Amino acid sequence: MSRASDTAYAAIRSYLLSGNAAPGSQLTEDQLSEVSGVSRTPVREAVRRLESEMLLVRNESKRIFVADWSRDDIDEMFTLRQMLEGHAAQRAARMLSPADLGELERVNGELHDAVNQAEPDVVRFLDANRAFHEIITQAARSPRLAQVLAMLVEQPVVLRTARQYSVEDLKQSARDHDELIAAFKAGDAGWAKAVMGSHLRRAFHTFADTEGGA
Amino acid sequence: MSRASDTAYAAIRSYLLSGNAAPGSQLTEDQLSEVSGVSRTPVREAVRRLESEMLLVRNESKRIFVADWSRDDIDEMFTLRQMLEGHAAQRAARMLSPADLGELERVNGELHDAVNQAEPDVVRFLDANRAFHEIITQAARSPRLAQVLAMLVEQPVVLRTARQYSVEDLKQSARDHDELIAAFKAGDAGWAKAVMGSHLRRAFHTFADTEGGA
DNA sequence: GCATCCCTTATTGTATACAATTATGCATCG
DNA sequence: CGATGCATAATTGTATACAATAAGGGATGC
Repeated sequence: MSRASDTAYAAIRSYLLSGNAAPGSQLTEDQLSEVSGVSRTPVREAVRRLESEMLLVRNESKRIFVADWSRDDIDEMFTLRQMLEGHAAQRAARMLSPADLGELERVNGELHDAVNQAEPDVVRFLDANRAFHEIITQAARSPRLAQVLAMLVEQPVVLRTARQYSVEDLKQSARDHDELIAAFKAGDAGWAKAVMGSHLRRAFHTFADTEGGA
Repeated sequence: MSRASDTAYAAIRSYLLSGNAAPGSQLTEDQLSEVSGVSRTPVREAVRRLESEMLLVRNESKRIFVADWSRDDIDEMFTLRQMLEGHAAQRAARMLSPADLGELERVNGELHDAVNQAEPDVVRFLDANRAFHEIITQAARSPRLAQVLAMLVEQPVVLRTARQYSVEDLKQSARDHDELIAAFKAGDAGWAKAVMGSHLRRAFHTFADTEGGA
């Protein structure tokens, strides 16, 4: 993270995720250069990355704006994730190493701990959740799949989603992870894929239902 | 295409596709700057794009190399395309406008013309083929899906694949397109998805079988 | 002869100045 | 009063010089 373009990426990203950046509002390279403390050259690289992750968008004349995710956009994103992570889970079920499985169980322990508290620790839950999904993606040994998923699994939405979770939602999510591990242990690719599918689809509905009613 | 970074992208890309660039060989930003006739700044942007399309790769110390696609890489690519374009075809079957359908038939006419000649015109076939798939991708109205597919549908592989095609393979490909149009006219999403799936999977095997035996 | 260290060279990364493009506000004309 | 064109400002795009980092090669010691 020492390179300036990485610094810029991290700074801009966390600025976007902080919620202080109004969706649809314009940003300039100069502003972002100020915010991140590096010159425009690395900022431009960072912006390109964030564009490909769809946290930033450009208008017809190349000006930069904070992306505004509609409900349909989020639906679309979860649909693609369901398809691709379902595939990843399927492959992982066949290729998972014992070490991966151990790591998966460790991370899932973290996740359970975060949930089973008087006041659930959402940040810790999210960290463990991301790590869990990442292990599976990596275990699928498909570099292109991993790259594509990295683009889709962008956190502003995941974050918005998780904030809507009730304690019961969080617990159900943890149970899904338990079941995924069971499917992996059984080496049952179809099972793993199905669980991953319903896991992600439910996540979308949890979000959509709460968001709609709020 | 007037912007320098687009010029650089096109120039480098066509250089990579020309076959003069040995897979695994190193390239420097300076060289690419010479080749494309613009300064390193836009070249760097172009390189980033080509990296994300996996036509270029970097080693651990950020040096740039021509990507070397293994058989497994190509298998993986076609598998992902099958999944994603199958999904696109499914959606397109429900959302395709009459204008889209007309365009699809026009392009498919081109494709048939290219194939039904004494000596099939592979370049024209490829152009029509790309246009055909692109119409379907666009018709699915899923910007993220389109973006992801744009990354995967990279031509060096498609090119290598198409060169292996026998006349009969080309004709079968054209027949697949006919059947896709039929599925669209029937508004049958499942049919469209299935045809797209076998279409792409066969493309892989045509490639794999010939390549392996050559 | 071979390994190791250092100096040199090659290559990528960053900052900055300037060029090109696009937006904005104002004046003028109908 | 509204539209149109023009001058100006704001913003992105490009080139270039310099900085940082990594590779290569040769001398030196063993």
